[in-house]
Amino acid sequence: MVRKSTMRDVSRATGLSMFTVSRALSGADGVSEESRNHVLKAARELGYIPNRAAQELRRASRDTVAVITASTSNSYYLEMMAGIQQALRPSSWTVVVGDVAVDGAYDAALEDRMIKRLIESRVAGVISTLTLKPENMALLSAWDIPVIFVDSAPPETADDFPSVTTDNYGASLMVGAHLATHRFADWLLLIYPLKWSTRIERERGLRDSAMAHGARLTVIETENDAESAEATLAAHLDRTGALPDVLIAGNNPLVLGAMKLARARGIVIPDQMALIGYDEFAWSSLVDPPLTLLNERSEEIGREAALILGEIIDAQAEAERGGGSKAPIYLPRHQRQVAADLVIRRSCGCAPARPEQERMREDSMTLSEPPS
Amino acid sequence: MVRKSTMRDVSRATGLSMFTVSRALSGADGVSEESRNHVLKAARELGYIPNRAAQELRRASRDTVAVITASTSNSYYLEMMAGIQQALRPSSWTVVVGDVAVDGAYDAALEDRMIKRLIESRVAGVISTLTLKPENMALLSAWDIPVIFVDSAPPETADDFPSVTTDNYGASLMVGAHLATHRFADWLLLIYPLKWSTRIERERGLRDSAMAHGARLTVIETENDAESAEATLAAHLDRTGALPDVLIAGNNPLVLGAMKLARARGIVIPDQMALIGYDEFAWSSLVDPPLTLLNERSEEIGREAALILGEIIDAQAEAERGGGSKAPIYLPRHQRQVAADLVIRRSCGCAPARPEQERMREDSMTLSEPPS
DNA sequence: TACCGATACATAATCGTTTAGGTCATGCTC
DNA sequence: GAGCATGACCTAAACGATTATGTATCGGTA
Repeated sequence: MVRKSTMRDVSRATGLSMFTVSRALSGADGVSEESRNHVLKAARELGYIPNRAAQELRRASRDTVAVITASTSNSYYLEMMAGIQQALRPSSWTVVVGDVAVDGAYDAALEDRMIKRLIESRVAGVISTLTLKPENMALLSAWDIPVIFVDSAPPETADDFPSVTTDNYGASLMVGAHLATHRFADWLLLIYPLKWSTRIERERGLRDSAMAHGARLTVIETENDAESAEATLAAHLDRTGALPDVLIAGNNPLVLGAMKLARARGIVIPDQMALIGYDEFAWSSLVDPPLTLLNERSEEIGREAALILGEIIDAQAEAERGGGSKAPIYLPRHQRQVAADLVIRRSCGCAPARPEQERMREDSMTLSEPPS
Repeated sequence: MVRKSTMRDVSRATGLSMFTVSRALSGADGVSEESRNHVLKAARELGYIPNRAAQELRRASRDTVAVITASTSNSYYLEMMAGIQQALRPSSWTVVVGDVAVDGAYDAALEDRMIKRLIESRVAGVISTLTLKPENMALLSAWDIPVIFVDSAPPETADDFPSVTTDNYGASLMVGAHLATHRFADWLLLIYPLKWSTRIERERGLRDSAMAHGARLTVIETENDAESAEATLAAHLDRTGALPDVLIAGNNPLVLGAMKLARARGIVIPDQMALIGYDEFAWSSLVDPPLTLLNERSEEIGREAALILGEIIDAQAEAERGGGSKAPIYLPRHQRQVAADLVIRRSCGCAPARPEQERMREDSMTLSEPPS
């Protein structure tokens, strides 16, 4: 029969003090082997499970890190989480995920609530997939909670904050260079709002690239989900009455929206309009046509970010023990960029590169970024 | 300048007692309007944010529910989470997600750790997407934590526990009936391990259906991820040396594995082998060929489960206030089944049902389940 | 013998809230 | 003008762990 009990119950059952029970259970020394075994046995029999609230209250211990995101439907999110978990699992951190989107759309009020919520829990650190509002950054700083941005920029008011991002500018240059080989002259970029700050570099790279190759770039903005993307694109095409040579979709949900519209209107890709996207995902080689995409290495980004955050937290704890300031210390090496690959398939207009049978076995070739 | 402070700071700043501050902040009565405003103002200025650990310790308040899952890469998971969030958001619950898989594979030791972890946090309730081990069920019961299963069966030792599942048996009958219209004689079911208990009903329905329609059903088991599925299927095909008339893939990752293998081997779907899967997902109509799938209504399942759990927790709190037992009470109406739809596209061998242009606009037809 | 250090344990303060059980005016009733 | 309810507030005891500080015992040493 399993029961529930507190530490006091264990103390009473063994006739030992709370002090001894606590030390025995935590594995600290100052307890004889005999007492320890006695305590462990009693704890097991009584079904003792510590009360986390009490532990957290007493030690100022913070062993939870939070991930803030606004687009769980974007497939890169799952990979990134896998990377984070991987990096954090060995050191027994707990990871909580805070979604600041309502029905897929970012919600500012929800961001405020989430930040308060995380401070209430006194989390040890925050990994954010989007640029946070300055007032929320101020709050986190006031409570000495370190923050790292993944695939998003720190707000301008805090540009020394750590971050791990894809080299989005370089990635866009790669895209542009590839488009140039196809001699496309009319490029259309379908992109999400500035709230997701990767947009800036992605757009800039494409702009510079278009300029360099003498192409014309048009940019249209849409909300960050497939339905909006489809509608926005439809409206744009209706307005202009003509198809661009190539459509560049800013991320995974936007590619989905674009493909759906193409289907609905019978637009043949790549013959009538080429398509190229950001964010590799599981089904990308199986859709019709197979998609040419940038591969973002989300897992690596997540892992890197988690490791850096861990380092910052450790240094912070160290400094605090030494009686120093509690504020986290951010160093230049805490800002990293990860290169992306271009995975070339069919949607950009490239023909199968090899005989059918072989292409099928390994149907993507990667073009790694030139050293910068 | 934002600062941090405790309730005691607010108390001192206002000259009011902790009692009054607490009541003022929580909105309870027994505080004059004047004092309340005074407190609120001071709290804002001082940057007061409550300490959750202290709150949770003091009130035995439990306002967190946990979702246990082992396959976040399965797309139905995201939809289900959306449903859960939707149902829980209005009542300000906090949702935490516990993943008991390591690199995609279920891990029993991780389940044990996760349950302990949840009890440590004294969560108010658990929503589990997989059948839990009997000893963990016993633990949760000992601590009076209600559990509801979504798209998975309660363990046999606790078959009165609440659950919301797809009517998997009925769904499989629908699949079987459709296969019969194609006059397929040789069916191959590729399915995940029994740990995910939906397998039982899915397999049983298909077996009964094959029997009824005079078809031959072969079942092969694989680990629950795309890579394993591809390898297992490859090995099976090598062994038998022949293709079945139709391959039924037990869920989303398994369909992915099957599609990849077909591509690699140049197997043309549906001409050489038809394919049918469970779990609708965003890209299903855009892959080549568009996939015939069961649509599970994951969001509805998630929402239902969250609502039922909320009801059980409320009743529990009510009973406790009345001085009654703390054990949650499970009623027959807490067990529900949700019907699934069959979405017919091309992979089963069905031809486009309408002229090309129109098919594109709405390229799926649904076949709703017959009343049972 | 007197003293010391180590070991094993206990006592009690502490973390930051909530809340049961008071006190003390104030105003109303008869 | 005594009795009493009411509102606004306070004091202090929880909640369940961790840990600084204290104490008893014992073997060894000078």
